Amino acid sequence: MVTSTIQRIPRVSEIVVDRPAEIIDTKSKILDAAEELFMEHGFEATSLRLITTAAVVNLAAVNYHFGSKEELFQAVLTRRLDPMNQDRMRLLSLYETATGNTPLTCENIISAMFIPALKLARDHQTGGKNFLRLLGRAYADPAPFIREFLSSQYAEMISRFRTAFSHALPHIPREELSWRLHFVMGALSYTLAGTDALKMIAQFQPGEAENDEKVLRRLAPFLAAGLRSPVDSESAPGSHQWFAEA
Amino acid sequence: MVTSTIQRIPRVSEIVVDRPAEIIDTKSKILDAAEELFMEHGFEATSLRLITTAAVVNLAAVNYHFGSKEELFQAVLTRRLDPMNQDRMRLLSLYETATGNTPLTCENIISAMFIPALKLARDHQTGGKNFLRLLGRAYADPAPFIREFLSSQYAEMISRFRTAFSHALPHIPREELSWRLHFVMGALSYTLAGTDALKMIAQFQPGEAENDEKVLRRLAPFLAAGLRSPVDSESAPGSHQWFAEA
DNA sequence: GCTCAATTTAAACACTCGTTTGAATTGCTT
DNA sequence: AAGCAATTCAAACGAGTGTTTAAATTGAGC
Repeated sequence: MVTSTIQRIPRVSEIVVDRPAEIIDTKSKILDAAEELFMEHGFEATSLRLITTAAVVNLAAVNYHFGSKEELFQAVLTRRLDPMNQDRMRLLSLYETATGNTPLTCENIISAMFIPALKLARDHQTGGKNFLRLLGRAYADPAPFIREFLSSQYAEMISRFRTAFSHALPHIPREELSWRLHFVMGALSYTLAGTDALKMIAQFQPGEAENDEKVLRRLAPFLAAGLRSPVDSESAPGSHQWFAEA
Repeated sequence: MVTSTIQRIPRVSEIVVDRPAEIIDTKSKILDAAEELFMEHGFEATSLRLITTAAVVNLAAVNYHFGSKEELFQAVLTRRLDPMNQDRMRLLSLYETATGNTPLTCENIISAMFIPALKLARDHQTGGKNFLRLLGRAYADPAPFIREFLSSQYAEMISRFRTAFSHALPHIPREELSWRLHFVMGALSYTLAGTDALKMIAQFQPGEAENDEKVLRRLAPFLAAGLRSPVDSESAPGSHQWFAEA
């Protein structure tokens, strides 16, 4: 978004000052290259030599600036994940204060979750779209240090949204709601991972050119309907209406 | 399974013959160990030495019996995935012939997808539960050979179910339905992956002892509601009711 | 211009990896 | 008992891994 105040033609000196652009410090060069390569090949299959070569940086620079490969990976994640989750909580608080005493709707809460993700999906300049795919893959990575890192990064945000959902959907038991929130996070991360293979599976026509933003606009109503669906009172094992054996 | 005809006390030579039970061929020992270790550590991080040591088998046995590590991984997947998808299609056909001309309900189709997965989740003896987790992780693996393998393995089944859903939900556009099916597959695989970290995030109480079967019983109605949700006619960019910027 | 801390560099370290090889062993057939 | 194909085995190969080290280079402050 370009603010409307910039309308006059700027002087040359201003342009030069405002456009260093070529000079990027080593740390950022490493983060950018790592973000793209981790997304493309995964954590284990991406070597530090591949990253430092792509970043045009010495091999030892990673250990000097980040300590280890694992810490580099965490730095790649936290660089965008932390601001995104902060945005989510800030947006949720904004909705809550705006509505006053009346509880938020399901749509409000989902919007608060999705809009910050959308902001990254729209971000063509930086590697925002790359990051969303990387994040989706990190969710499914078995490495313990990744799991623990994500768990700590998400703890506060999930807690806030769990409370919000429980107020918006008071008729749904707390335990059931935990699972539904789990499903929402899962579908979101899986969709953001955007694996090409599964898109092939679903036989999407070429030329449709779905972008991440359009996909999220489809996903949100889908998940909202699931969240609001009536709870299944049938809980006796073996007699469930859905899963009667054929 | 011991047949009921064996009632008399057998001679020693017969016992030796009738009770091989301990003797499992090398190929199966490798597959069993690989299934568990791939699930636990992922493909890249699991070495052949780890697998062959756990299987109490020589290191070279993997390359002798399977050709390569990648082919071993595919063998681990196809051993259970192929029968499961065959079951799914068989069950779908069974429902279709049973209902005759009347179209299937959404619940029928989802049942056909979930019951074969449930069968594996119930399977405590074999590594069925391990396999479901492994499968969920394979979905998110960036390795091209995994993506192409899964794509080919799922192509036929997805095609069948896409058609079934399009008949059950004729009012939903084909393109929208493709995405919703994508979401269903995503939520299913993500849930089956069953990452401990995200369960920690959602703050599940200890002692609830949710098993995979109970989780799938919660997931199915959630997804059915999403599938049936009315299509959002609003498609003009920037004016979406949900995502108006705050 | 010198100093000193921050950064970059090339080289090496100590492993682990998947795969291959050729000899030993096994188990069935003649 | 001999022959033979299938399988198992120990050992090694070459390549690639993350990390460390110590010297070289850079750049700002006195």
